[in-house]
Amino acid sequence: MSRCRVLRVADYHLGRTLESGQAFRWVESEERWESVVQGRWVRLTAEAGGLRAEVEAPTREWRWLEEYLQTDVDLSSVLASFPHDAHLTAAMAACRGLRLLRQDPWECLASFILSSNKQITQIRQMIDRLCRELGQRVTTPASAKVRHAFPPPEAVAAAPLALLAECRMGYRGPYLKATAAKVAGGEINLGRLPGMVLAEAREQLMSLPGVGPKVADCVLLFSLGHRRAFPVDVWIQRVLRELYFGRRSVTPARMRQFIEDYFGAEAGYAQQYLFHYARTVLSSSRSAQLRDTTS
DNA sequence: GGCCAGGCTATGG
DNA sequence: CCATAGCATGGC
Repeated sequence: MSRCRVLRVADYHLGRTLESGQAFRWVESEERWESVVQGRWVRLTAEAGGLRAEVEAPTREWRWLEEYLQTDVDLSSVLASFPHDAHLTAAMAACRGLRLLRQDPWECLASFILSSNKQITQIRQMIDRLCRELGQRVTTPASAKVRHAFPPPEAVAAAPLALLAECRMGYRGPYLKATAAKVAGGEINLGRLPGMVLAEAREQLMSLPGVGPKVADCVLLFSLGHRRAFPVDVWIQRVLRELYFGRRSVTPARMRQFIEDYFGAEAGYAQQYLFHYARTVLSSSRSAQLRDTTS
């Protein structure tokens, strides 16, 4: 039993991974990252040869955290599977150490229902309020901030809509509550989706209120192990149109076809690299250009 | 103050 | 199939 463990892994960038818009509850302070995983408070620090993990309740088992962080994924072979083009090469250089997590499916589903048409900072706020209102408090070190677990579907399904509105969810509140009721009532079993073919799992998710193609793909990729899932949001549309379609307008069907044909078995990873690349390198160089041409 | 955000649903071509 | 309005909220 121990409160601390070093997870051996190479090429793991905590900041890029935990703040890349796939998970929303990590808080950084002085290069240390804190969150709640599987109902347990966790703190992570980068260390030579791996990641140092601290928990508050002593544990003998660390598989849950290795699974969440995907420390046994060989990143170099993932990147080697990408198609060889200049854009992905640049994205790989800019995103070194960026990983995909494997999150809890319900938390991931609920989080991305809330994500629609919202900035990442606002998504974090909604989720934080939801957890404070409905999640169980978890034990933390005396020095750490108070933290709550992500509330289970039963708790969200039972919550009054007014309470969800107080979490500033807007029109997403009713979607979240209705989906929570379906999950809690067993109308959909998230645990069965990893074993299904991608198209079928996607279809099942899209039967839920507030879940369209983008949200479904995020859940498939970030929590259900479907590594060919490729979430297409406004950033990805922008970057694909710029880099692969010569800035011409593209219909959704054509873009979807290109994605399926081009990116290969680790398409989801390629998507995350392009997403992060678009939001950091490309958007900053674009605004620099704008400043140059307008001054 | 206006534009836009890791979109979805409903409706009309 | 495609395009678009409407949605609730607030960061920038």
